[in-house]
Formats: sequence, C-alpha cells, structure tokens
Amino acid sequence: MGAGRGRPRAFDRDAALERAMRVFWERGYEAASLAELTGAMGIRPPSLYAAFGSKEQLFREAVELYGRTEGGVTARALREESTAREAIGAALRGNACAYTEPGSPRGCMVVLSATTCAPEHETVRTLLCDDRRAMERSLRDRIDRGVAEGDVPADTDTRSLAAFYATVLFGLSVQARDGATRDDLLAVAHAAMASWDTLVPHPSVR
Amino acid sequence: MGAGRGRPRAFDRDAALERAMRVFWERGYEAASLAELTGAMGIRPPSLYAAFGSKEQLFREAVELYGRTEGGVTARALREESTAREAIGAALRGNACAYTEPGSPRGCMVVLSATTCAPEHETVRTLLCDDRRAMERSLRDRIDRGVAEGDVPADTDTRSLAAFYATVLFGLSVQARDGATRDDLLAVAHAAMASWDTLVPHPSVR
DNA sequence: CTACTTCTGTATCGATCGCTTCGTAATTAA
DNA sequence: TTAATTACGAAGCGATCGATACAGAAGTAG
Repeated sequence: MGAGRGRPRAFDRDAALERAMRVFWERGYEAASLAELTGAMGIRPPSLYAAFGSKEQLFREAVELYGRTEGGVTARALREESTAREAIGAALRGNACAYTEPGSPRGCMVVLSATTCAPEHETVRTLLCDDRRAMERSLRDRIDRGVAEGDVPADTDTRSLAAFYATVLFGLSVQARDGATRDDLLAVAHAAMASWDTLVPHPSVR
Repeated sequence: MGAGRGRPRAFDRDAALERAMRVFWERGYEAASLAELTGAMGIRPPSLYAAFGSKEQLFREAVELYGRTEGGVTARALREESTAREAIGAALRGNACAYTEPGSPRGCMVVLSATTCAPEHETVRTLLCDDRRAMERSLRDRIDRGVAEGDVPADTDTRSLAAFYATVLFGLSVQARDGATRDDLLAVAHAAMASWDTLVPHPSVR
C-alpha cells in the first residue's frame, strides 16, 4: 500500500469505484459490461482486474460504497428521529427524495440491480437479498426501540410492521425507475404512514 | 394458418410459449438465454425463430400470456368486488397468494423481469413499465368507480391512493422473490389496507 | 409420380462476453 | 546504473450471446 515499489497507479481508485457504482446502479449487475465500466472508470481492463479482482468483486465494493453513501439516508433517519413513527416516516420521505435526486440513477441500487439473474450469478442476487433483509431488520429494530422507549405499545406486531414499510420502500424504487416524480413518491410515503395510527394504537401517556 | 401447405409444425406452439414464459418469469428477459429457452421449449433455435420471430417478440407474447393468466388475479378482484375498498384488498391478498404459489416463480413477471437492462433492450423495459402504469391506472379507475358509486367520498385523492397501492404491489414482488412466506405477504397486505380508513373518510350514508 | 412449400436438426455465423497475455513504461531498492 | 517490481495499453483468449444458412424431411397440390 501507500508508496509501493513498482510503477505507481495512474488513476484514483476511489473515484474509479464511484464511477463503477454509478454504472451498476443505472444498468444493474449483468447489463453493466466491462466495456461500459472501464469506459466510465477511464481505465483499461488489466487495471480494473489488478485493482478490484473481478467484475463481481468490483460490484461488491460498489454495493459497499452505495451503502456507506446513498444508503446512509435510511440509517440516519432511523438513528436521529426521536420516535419510531418519526423515524420510519423520515426514512420513507428521505428515500423518496434520494430516489428522485437529479443527476443520479433513480431508485435504490440494492433493490433494482439484480432482481433476476442467470444461475451463475446467484451469489450476487443473494448479496443484495441479504442487504434488503438487513434493511428490513433495521426498520424492525427501530420499531422495537420505540417499544422499549414507550412510544410504541408493547403488543405491536413489529415484524409485520417492518415488513410492510420495507415493502413500500422496495416499491418506491420501482416507481422511481418508472418515472414517478418526487411529489408522487412523497404522497406514497404519506399514504403509507396513514397505516401507522391504525396499526399502532396510541400508547397511554406515562 | 391451420393446415397450411408445407411440413406441419411438430410442436405445440401454445405449450412452448407457456414454457418460455416460465423461463422469462424466473430469469428475467436478458438472463434468459436462447439455450435455456429452447431447452425448456423442447425445440431448436430455427423453430423458435420461425414461430416467434425473435427473442424480443417471444418475450412480448410471453408477457401477453402472463397478463391473460396470472395477471387475471388483479383484474378479477377489481371487477368482482362490490366496493373499491374490498376490490383493492382482494387484489392485494390475491397477488400475495399468487406470488407465493408453489411450483411457480415468485413475484410478478411484469415487475421483476426487466427492472434494469442494457440500452439496446430499453424497448423491453418500456413495455413492462407501460404494463405497470396500466396496472396502477386500473387501480385508480376502480377507486374512481367507487367514487361514482358512493362507497368512496368525492374528495378522495384517488391518484395518490392508486400510486400507494401500486407501490405496495411492486414491493410485494420483491419480498416474494426474497423468500417471504404467503403469511408474510398477507400481513403486508393487511397493513396496507389499514391506510384506507385513515385516508378515505367514511362516506355519509346516503 | 413431380413440383412446391414449410419445418427440423446440424452446424455455424459475427459480435460481444468477462478476462488474460504480453511487451513496455515508470517507479523504488541497492 | 542495474535489478526488481508494479501498472499500463494493445491485442486477443475461449466461451457464449442472439440469430441463420443449409440440407434433408414431411407435408400438400397438381
């Protein structure tokens, strides 16, 4: 690492990875060809393989980067809002905005970039599936925290509630990719939050 | 058609199309290779091209067939239930069951089989996108019918409501493909219907 | 029968896939 | 300077992609 011995790398690895992430996000894993990836990254195949190992390993790093940057919207909402209801609502609204950010591919990379694939790439689909499950899990954990802190009643079905809001998030990505506007998605988020008050009885004031 | 002049076709065109539909449903458009398609259909490439024209035209026929069969669940629910609320609820529950039918690929072919693709297949993505828009439109039309028939108040935002339930349907396909059980999806459908009573004020009895 | 038409299997087409070989450039260590 | 090491660009690897050319088989028309 750092100042190795041989000829130094002539490109910025982080910048190249960010370009690759964009291509995968836009095209999906399989449809992102080496030609398009190397073109966007400004390098030739041998440099890509020397720096990242393979197309799949590059994709894994791209997903990781996506999680640390774009994926931060959800994590931040769940962490910073003071009640479970506010947290889930902020996550939905935040992603509605992120999914329609001008200049970026629409929808979530984790949801869209490998919904189906050839059998030899099942490992890639599984990677994203696990990411989606982890996202749903983080929603549930936040609702459970609400139970512990008293803003959600103890008899709430937190599992189903988390599954519901995860489902809405997944659907928002499809809507975004189909061309829905930011206001469209915010209206969907608002409609989804209407379920909360019916499903989650207001806790008695302590 | 029928008994033409030359050598008669040695395979059942409808049966072969049904096999092809299954492959596209499972793998998606791009990941379904000619080798896998012809293997499942029990024919060789020249027969496929003579009968269907191209991979894309075969896919278009497969999507059409899917709409006439699997897609009928939604259409029937919207047509046969007597109120908009019951219709939307039945559509959600019906698809929750259809998406987890043993022996069939999970989730909806229209939602999953081309979420992303190479630029040269954009026409395929557009085809499915239009199908999804038509589905959302049919939800809205059913809610509007509820307005006309008095089971939905006139000041209801039917556009946003339809977008919300379409979003849930899209999300259900992702959940189904990720391995969610039928009960999981039914719980999500139930949670989604909880929004109805908050968003759609009960109409005054006429 | 012969002539014509259409379908089927074999064997392949050119293009593109992800990936690698190879010769050379650019750097550090001695 | 010399040796060792690493990255680069050009070219091309075998495999697979969707799609076809071709010849023979199987039917109808006369």
